[in-house]
Amino acid sequence: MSLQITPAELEIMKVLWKRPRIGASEIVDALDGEQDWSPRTVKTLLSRLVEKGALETIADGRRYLYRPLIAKRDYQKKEAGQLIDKLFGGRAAPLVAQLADARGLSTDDIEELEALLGRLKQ
Amino acid sequence: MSLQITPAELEIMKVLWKRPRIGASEIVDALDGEQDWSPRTVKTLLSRLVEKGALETIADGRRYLYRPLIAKRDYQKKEAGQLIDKLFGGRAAPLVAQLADARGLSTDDIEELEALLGRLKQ
DNA sequence: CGCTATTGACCACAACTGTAGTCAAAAGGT
DNA sequence: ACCTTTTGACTACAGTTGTGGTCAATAGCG
Repeated sequence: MSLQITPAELEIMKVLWKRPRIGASEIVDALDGEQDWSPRTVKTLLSRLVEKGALETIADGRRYLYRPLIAKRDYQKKEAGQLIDKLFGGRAAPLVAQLADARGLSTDDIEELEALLGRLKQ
Repeated sequence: MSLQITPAELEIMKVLWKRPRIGASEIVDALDGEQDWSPRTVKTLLSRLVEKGALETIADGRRYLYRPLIAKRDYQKKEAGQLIDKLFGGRAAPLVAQLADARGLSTDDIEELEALLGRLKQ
């Protein structure tokens, strides 16, 4: 199951990762200001995500609540892994180097990374 | 110019980043074993990349040589930046944490990253 | 010198994506 | 008990992507 989530669909997933078990209208509201989509569009994206197995529906009277079936963390991992495989020869270090170059790491970032590396080394 | 390069097109770009200024048949050869594409498919991808401004053609008798107009490094930067904006709230550290979790960083990776961080801290 | 193979130009076509419309059932207001 | 609104099901439709075919010019082989 490759479970391809498109960019538009991802916006829906992000809303549901923050607030699982909400209905379509709440999602439309949550996206207001973010995306300029008609409620129809949101509904289509929801249907496609259900079809793909990324969401499940929970009957709630005359409507559905939606709940993510894949965790944000897992999705992040998959995407990060795909990127380094695709473009960085499978190595993380060059990716970080590019990020540092592209947008600069803040002092906080650097400290956080050092702490992370310290933990990994033990 | 958003310059959207699709996954299939990226395979072509990767060949040309390694060996700029080669013709379509060399690209087909270079992809042999990697991708199972007919020469027609490769040609279509090349045309699309030229159309998109990612490659330029250099006349060479009855055929073209192709040369990248965007650098691998720039593309890597853009993709890495897009990923962290899209999924990691624009911060690099969480991405690295996910990578460490997803596939484990090798001792070499860790050392390389520490050296990198050391340089950034100067 | 004529034939086959290469090459670019153009075309095809289904699946996937973004974006949304129509329709009918149901649910709640008055 | 109606009318309006919400919601899900189904449909639409153009643009992109993956994959490759046709055709005509040309260029090297024999």
